[in-house]
Amino acid sequence: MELNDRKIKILKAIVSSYIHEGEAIGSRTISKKYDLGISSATVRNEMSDLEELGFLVQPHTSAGRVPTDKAYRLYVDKIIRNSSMNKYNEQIKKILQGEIDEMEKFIRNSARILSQFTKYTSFVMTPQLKESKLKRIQLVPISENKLLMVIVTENNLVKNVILNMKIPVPEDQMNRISNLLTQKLEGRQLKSLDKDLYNHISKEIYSIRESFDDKFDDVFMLLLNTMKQYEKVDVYYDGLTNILNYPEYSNTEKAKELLSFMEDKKSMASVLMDETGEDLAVSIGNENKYDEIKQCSVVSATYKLNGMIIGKIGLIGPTRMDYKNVISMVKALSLNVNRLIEENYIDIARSDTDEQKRKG
Amino acid sequence: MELNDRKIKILKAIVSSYIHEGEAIGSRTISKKYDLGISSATVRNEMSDLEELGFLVQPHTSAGRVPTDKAYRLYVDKIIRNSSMNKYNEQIKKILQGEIDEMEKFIRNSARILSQFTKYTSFVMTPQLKESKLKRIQLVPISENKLLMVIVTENNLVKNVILNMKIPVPEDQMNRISNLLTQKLEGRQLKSLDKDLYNHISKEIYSIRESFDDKFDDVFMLLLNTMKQYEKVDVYYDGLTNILNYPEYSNTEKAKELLSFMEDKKSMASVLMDETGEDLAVSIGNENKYDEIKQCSVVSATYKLNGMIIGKIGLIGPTRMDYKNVISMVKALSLNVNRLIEENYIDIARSDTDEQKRKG
DNA sequence: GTTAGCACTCTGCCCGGATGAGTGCTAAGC
DNA sequence: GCTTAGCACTCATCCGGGCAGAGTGCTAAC
Repeated sequence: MELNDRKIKILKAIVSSYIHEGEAIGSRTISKKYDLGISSATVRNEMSDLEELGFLVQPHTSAGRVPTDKAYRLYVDKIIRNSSMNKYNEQIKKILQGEIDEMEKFIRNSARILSQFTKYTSFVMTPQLKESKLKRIQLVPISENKLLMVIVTENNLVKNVILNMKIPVPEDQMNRISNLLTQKLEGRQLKSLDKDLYNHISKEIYSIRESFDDKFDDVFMLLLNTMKQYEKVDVYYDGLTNILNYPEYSNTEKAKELLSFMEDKKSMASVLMDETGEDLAVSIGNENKYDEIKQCSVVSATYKLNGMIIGKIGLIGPTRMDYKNVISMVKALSLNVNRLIEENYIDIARSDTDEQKRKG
Repeated sequence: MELNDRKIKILKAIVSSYIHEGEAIGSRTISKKYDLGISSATVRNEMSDLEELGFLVQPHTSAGRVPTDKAYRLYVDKIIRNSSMNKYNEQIKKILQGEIDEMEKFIRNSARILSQFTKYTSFVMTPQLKESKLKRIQLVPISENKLLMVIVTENNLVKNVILNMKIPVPEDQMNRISNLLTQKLEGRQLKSLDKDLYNHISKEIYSIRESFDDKFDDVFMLLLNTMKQYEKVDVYYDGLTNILNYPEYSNTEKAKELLSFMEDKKSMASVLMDETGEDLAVSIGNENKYDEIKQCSVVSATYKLNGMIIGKIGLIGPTRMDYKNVISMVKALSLNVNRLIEENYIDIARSDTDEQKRKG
């Protein structure tokens, strides 16, 4: 059996209707509401075929039919190609502008926009920095026994930790250590900061001068500890309660299952990490890895810094999701987010302007 | 009518039963299960009195009776006085230890413990820093046009912002500005950093030297902007889905109402800010300000730094809450949290050790 | 003051019939 | 040969009645 033009038209009508109404749809409704110029009986025959092909299922004998994940997949693939985002682009631009002071807040605001516009639950997987490179380490005195270690990456993301020192560290020694650490570690990926590297660098230093700052070792060890924290990925949601608006989750048990799953950020992170690195990914129902979200679809986009994917932002909702709307929304948002990140967090000073100066 | 001893005993039995079973309780059950040595008929008479006194209500004629908020209040007041926390103290101590690297994570972990132990939803209102005083400001170079401003408070909480400068700032000028800002602003409360102060300090500086660092103004303005962010209070939850376990919220509408309310962190913050500053606060049902949580109770404890309340941590659940358990849990946790904050975030160097040195 | 007994009330549950939406099949029409 | 009208059949949902059970309030006896 072939999936001819008419079948596709009917399928599209069914999917679209089911997305918006949430109820199984029958042949009569299709033939009446969508004027395809054929009677309900004909639609009935076609629907029977579509069921055989695996695009539709009947919840029970006398109910209408409901699209399967396979149907959604077909629908989405057709949509993605020619989805426009003009509808939202301007609005998003306006809202996002002026909220870019702090990276994390900026991204969270973006998530809020997503959930508010779409009425689904939005998520953000926050920066994953293992891959990024160190630019500078600076120790700042706080009090006699405490000092602050500020770690700046090449992407200008900053992390800081308070170090408790057993013995006070005078300010000039602090600067020496800062400079030495920066000098030795600049350009290295955060994930490469491990014991091996530590041993290597220590050896190097002690081979030059017999005795060096006695605090250096301590500070270095604390730096390694801090780096461990970078490995944790965090997930943040907005519009969690939107889920409860959909009849799919009017049953508390179902809602609980999904919400619990999402609350366990590790699982959710693993869902998002598993995806291919495409800019826009749609994962429908059974395509998802975990049972708990096999009745959901996840639409996610990447955000990048210097061309490197540092996080994801997107939406999760029932498979009966308004893909058309959602996809253009996510597309538009991620485009704007990426543009703003480029404009605000990338270090033009080094790469571009220096070049230009030389040329000019 | 008086609330005699027997009435209190019966009331306590009813409250306790209702808390654990979640179902209206009848006279027969009371007289059988809790051996008070009286028949169901007597209990019936007493219950009738208790209803008249406003401690009980009947959902409908042939149902048992259910405690009112007034009954819970009585119950809680009796409990709070002699609640012990021995049961949890040791466990909590063990878990909390070793998670204290970073203030915010530490507090969030504490919230997780709360929700996991109690099966209610826990919350944290994160540090409110308006009242705390500045200790140090340090500018750190990042790239030609960008610099990092690190702001350290007296409580060793750190905040940082990336500043985009129109014109490059050389490192020595940066240090001069850092020192000047620190010198002028040290000991001032964050909330006092406003335009007036700016004008005042500017005048002072320019009266001494005719021209000063031209970047000083820019940096100061950016500092003021940053301070605005401190005014925002954030609320964080753990165990949100626990709510769905209670029959009170088996209805999705109800659940949605509550969850939506909590998701709007502004309202939740305002609930917590409104409370008196007591170390342990219990707010039952109608005692709450907002309609959405008039069927909930909120148990919260403060956490402090240098004796100043900087946040709250606690639990929210149905008024039919296991107060006994919850109160000892929150008490035990907050005690430990406060102890660990004292040990790890307070600047002993200044206040204590200096004293001791002099004495020794 | 306490208790046993009894009539009364009200909810929740189960059951069966009615309703209606939708299907599949068949036979007639273009 | 595809399309369509007609019809029997299926199944979920809704509704009302009847029944069981829990609990009360009242009364009268102890």
